[in-house]
Amino acid sequence: MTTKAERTKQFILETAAPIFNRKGISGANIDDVLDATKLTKGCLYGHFESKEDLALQVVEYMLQNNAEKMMININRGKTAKAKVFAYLDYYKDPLETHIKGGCPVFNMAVEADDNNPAVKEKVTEVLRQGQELFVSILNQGMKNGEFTNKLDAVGYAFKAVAAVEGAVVLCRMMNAAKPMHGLIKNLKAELESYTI
Amino acid sequence: MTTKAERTKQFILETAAPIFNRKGISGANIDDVLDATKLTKGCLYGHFESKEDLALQVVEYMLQNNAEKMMININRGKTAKAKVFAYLDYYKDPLETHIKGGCPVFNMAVEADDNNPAVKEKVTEVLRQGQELFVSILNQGMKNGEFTNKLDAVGYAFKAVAAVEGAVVLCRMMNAAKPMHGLIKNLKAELESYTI
DNA sequence: TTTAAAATAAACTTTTTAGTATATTTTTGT
DNA sequence: ACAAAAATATACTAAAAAGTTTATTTTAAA
Repeated sequence: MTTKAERTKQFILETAAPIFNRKGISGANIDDVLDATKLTKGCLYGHFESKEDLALQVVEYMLQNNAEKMMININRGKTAKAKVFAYLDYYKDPLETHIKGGCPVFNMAVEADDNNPAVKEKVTEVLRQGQELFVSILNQGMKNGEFTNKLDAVGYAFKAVAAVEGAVVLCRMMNAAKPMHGLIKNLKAELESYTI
Repeated sequence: MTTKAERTKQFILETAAPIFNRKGISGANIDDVLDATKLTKGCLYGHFESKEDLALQVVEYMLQNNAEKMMININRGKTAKAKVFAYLDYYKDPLETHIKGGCPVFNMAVEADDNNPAVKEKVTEVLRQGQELFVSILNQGMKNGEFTNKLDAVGYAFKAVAAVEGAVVLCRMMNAAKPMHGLIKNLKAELESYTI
């Protein structure tokens, strides 16, 4: 079983995640986290060395949490096409994201770039792996005859990720999910045009 | 002619822009701006009421500056297709953006969402106008016979903007411009498939 | 059930950053 | 050349946020 300390630390990470995701690392402050957790400074600093330490672990938590949820969705799909569709559908509700405040990968990417090398490294690695997975699914689909070999796996994967991530931000600005739904439909249709 | 005060204020805005674009509003601080401008506090606070005031005016400057440069590019295109291509080409160098630190519209969008209603409003308005312009160019192209009326103007415009903005962030994370070049080629090819 | 671990309470210090005040110097436009 | 405007220098105050300390209380695991 997990110890109390481990559970408390996890609770802090889960509670702090939406705060950091919304306000950003430099915008979030320790008192926000204390208010939200109803814990005391002594307790928090018993689990984390500093705000920087907390921030980095919150980022790690968010990225891992995001990847896990994504994987569960993707793995439900049996065909390559179903897996890609599941990836796209993961973004269908940009106003109510899994961790509140938009996509944590993207939010952290924007802030960490030029600013926070440690966080940037984590984000870059997640993006690299995501891209790799996406491409491998498409290649698998070509190998097993789902898609024609006219499909540019790398190009489609990059476009899909960029579009869907960009669309989260645009939709949140416009306070509307419909453009995202149209985009997902469009990306699905494009992939479908390569099915055999 | 402009007065010294006006020139100094403009100089502050121009110098502060990349600082705010890179570090974000909450990450940037007044001393960063003073260091970069080599001005004194007394001088800076003679031109701006507060950090908040400075931040908002920096945002306004960045958005306007961005829109102007974009318009110059677009207006060089004579046909609808050329205008759209010019829009896409504007993003061809994601590692060296017009204002250092990535696309200011997107950077500010990510930070302002959930955080800074005044900035969010400005960003939303810029995005709305940009989208509107893009759609009107495509519609014009359909009216004058450049594109077939199978083209979904709203859908294509949204996808192109989302993809290209998302790609700026992804490319900056990966420290590579090539994926963007592939994306632009792909989006151009898609539009081209609707030419008559 | 008791003892070690975890969390609290509350009052701190420290650091960072924003913002002010004012006398002095420099610059600019007329 | 000179008066007004702009900027400097310097030394502040204020506020916010990070981080520390320690005695006390609560809680959980052996």
